[in-house]
Amino acid sequence: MVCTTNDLLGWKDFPKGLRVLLLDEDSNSAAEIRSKLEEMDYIVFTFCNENDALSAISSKSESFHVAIVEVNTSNSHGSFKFLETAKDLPTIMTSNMHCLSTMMKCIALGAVEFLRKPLCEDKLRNIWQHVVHKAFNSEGSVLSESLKPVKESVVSMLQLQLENVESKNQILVETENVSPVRENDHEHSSGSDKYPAPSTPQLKQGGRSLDDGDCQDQTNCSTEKESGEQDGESKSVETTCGNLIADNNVQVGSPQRSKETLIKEEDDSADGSKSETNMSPHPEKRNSPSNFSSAAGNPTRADLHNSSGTRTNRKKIKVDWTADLHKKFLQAVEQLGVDQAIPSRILELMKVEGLTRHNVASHLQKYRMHRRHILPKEDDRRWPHPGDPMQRGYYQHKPVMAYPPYHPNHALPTNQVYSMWAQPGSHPAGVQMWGPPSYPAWQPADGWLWNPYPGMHADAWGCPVIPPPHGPCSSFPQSASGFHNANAVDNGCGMPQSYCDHPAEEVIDKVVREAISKPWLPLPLGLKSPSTDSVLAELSRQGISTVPPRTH
DNA sequence: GTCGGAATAT
DNA sequence: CATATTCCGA
Repeated sequence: MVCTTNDLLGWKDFPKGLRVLLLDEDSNSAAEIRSKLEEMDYIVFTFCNENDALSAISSKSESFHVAIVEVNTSNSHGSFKFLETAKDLPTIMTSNMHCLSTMMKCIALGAVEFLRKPLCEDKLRNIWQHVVHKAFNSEGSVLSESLKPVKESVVSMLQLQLENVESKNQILVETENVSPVRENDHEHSSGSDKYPAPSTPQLKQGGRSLDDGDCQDQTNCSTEKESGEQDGESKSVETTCGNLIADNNVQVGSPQRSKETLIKEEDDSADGSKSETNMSPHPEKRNSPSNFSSAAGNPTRADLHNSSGTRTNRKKIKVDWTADLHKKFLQAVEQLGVDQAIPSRILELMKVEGLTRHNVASHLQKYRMHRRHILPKEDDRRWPHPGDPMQRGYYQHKPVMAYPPYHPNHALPTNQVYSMWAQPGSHPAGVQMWGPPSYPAWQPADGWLWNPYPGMHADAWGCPVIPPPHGPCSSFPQSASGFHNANAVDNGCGMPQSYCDHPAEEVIDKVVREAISKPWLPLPLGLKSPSTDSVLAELSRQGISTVPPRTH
């Protein structure tokens, strides 16, 4: 209703189309601001008095995402009134005045930001951040209808893990210094440009404000990479973050969180507390702050002057290839195509902070070993040719940014994979996630469910998603069908109906085994061989869901 | 010097 | 075992 998948997809250029309520008595000023906002494809509704604006809000007919309200000496009352009344709406105050007390009052009344005029484009461009922030923080309480899509959109994006690694060191908010800061700002009357746009309510860990609370402990301590060689070392692989966020949103299947991406730091000094075992029997509790604080946690100042610690502190940290990490790895590999899956690129695609090329190389080595094991000999045929210049790569060099463009191809898989690692309790600490607890017969024997087909989503082969009876993924409407689709992907109509509707295990087993063990053969599903994976790539790029409905 | 990849070490 | 480190050829 409020926000379907299509809606989300439709809002892929997210900030655009943001509905901005502009309240400014000065028509010239209003026009100016308006035009700037419109240049960035925001939709602006201008009002010159608070009553009109408020009634527009209450009339439901229009929903706004954010408000920009001008305050001046003569009408400050009206501005405040608006501010107090429209609490649901993230409201940015703006003024020519430099009055600290006014600014303070605005903030106190709930303004999300105070911007001094003139409002340059830089300042206006990022106002959407307030919208997102609000959408997240409103959690249980008031989340106005207009913000829901925003939130879901963001959640969705975060689930894609397109950038979860992005947010690092928590901004040091020094809240208590607010006033001094403002005051200073006060001084540089013209230099205001130095601060870039809105002071951005850092989406930071995204979930932070919710219940995970101590997510920040994952933030790495890259700030102190004293001994040069460290750089790779001070790792905190925080793939968890994205998921935490996901978890936080009740929407998302709560049950699952099988990732414990921890980098266990093996402190030579052996602080005893073998963090490695920290997993405890309750995986879902695993993210307890204590773990992180001891392991990947940021040493902060405390550790800096820790005299005793010999600072060997973070030395050899072992990368724990959790389901999450592994999933990223797989995605990267599949995206690159087997031929091009080399450590550096994989690393790049995984975008996991702290992970080194060596780590990846090592894992890749294992990957290949297992894979080779599956395909005893033949894989030489379709493998390597080292110099192969042929790139079908739609290797997207995706810049890391706070809100990257939507990539549909990541959407479904992510969700699916996500749902599949469910069963938090079922694999305690050491159990390999790819040796899933309860897979039916069609799983390759050795448990390494690597995806032999570059163009194909590993989720189909590599990560069987068995929709639990009522399971964790139930909240994703498409996940169930997605599962089938994933298997039947691209085949158009190759599969017997029974496959989808009543999966006969023998059939599945046979098909899968054959496909896996003989990749050089035409796929039984009617798939083209990997040589046409550009096609597959395209399909997958569009999301598995585009596959024909399971009945045909 | 880089890198990827295999061998070897932990 | 899984991962890290080392070694070696390109």
